[in-house]
Amino acid sequence: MKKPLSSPPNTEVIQEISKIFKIISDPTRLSILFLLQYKELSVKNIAASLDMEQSAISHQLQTLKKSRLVKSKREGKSMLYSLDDSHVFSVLEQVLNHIKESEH
Amino acid sequence: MKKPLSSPPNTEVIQEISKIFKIISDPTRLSILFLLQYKELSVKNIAASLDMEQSAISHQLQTLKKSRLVKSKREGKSMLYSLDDSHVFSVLEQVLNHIKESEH
DNA sequence: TTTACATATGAATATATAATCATATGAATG
DNA sequence: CATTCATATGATTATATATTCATATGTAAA
Repeated sequence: MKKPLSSPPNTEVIQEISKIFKIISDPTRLSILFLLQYKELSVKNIAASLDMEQSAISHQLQTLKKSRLVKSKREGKSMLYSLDDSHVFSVLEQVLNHIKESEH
Repeated sequence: MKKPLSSPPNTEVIQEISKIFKIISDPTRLSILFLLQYKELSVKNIAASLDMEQSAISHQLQTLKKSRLVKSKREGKSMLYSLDDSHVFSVLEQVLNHIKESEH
């Protein structure tokens, strides 16, 4: 048994939570986050891994960057992206467990 | 230190996770879930609490029901909705902690 | 300093979906 | 059984956003 959350969040908190979920509710962004779990990768590398266009990946990386979920550093001609917020993965773990538990 | 997830999820799992996040990334749906955390409520009651139209709430409740996040039972003229999946709240807790931790 | 390579970005397009409106369905009550 | 109350639902509208296209920016190498 889990104890319930202390009190219903107000509108602003609801909006914040919504934003976080919205960011990681897109399959492309979610895939990028999983790819970056172990090592930093270039835009080209990510695009190749997901079999998507460079531009699409770059756009999504900007979205993730704005949300502080990834960070980037230049290496020669490439930009290397890496996770900026590993805590997000504890959330993802919860959801994975949730999926497992619902497979009965 | 958390140990990483065992392996990158495949496309189908990514899609599943995305769907879950998408469901709870809408402010209205999220608010409904929080409202239902302690007690079951009628559609009218929820609509009044959120100051929204009955129809909008009803539509969102159907979405939540499809996703097995809420269940309903009839009581007279009313329909009482309640949480069907309390496990989702462990995910929400994680996100709340996440927000708290990022307020430094 | 051209040229090639890697990435970023603005505009346009396509698609998804939240809310609204009008109305249907269903239950209780006179 | 007509009326009222509560909810559901299909269609429409409005809006958000993911992707694509064309092109700009930035870096290294010939």
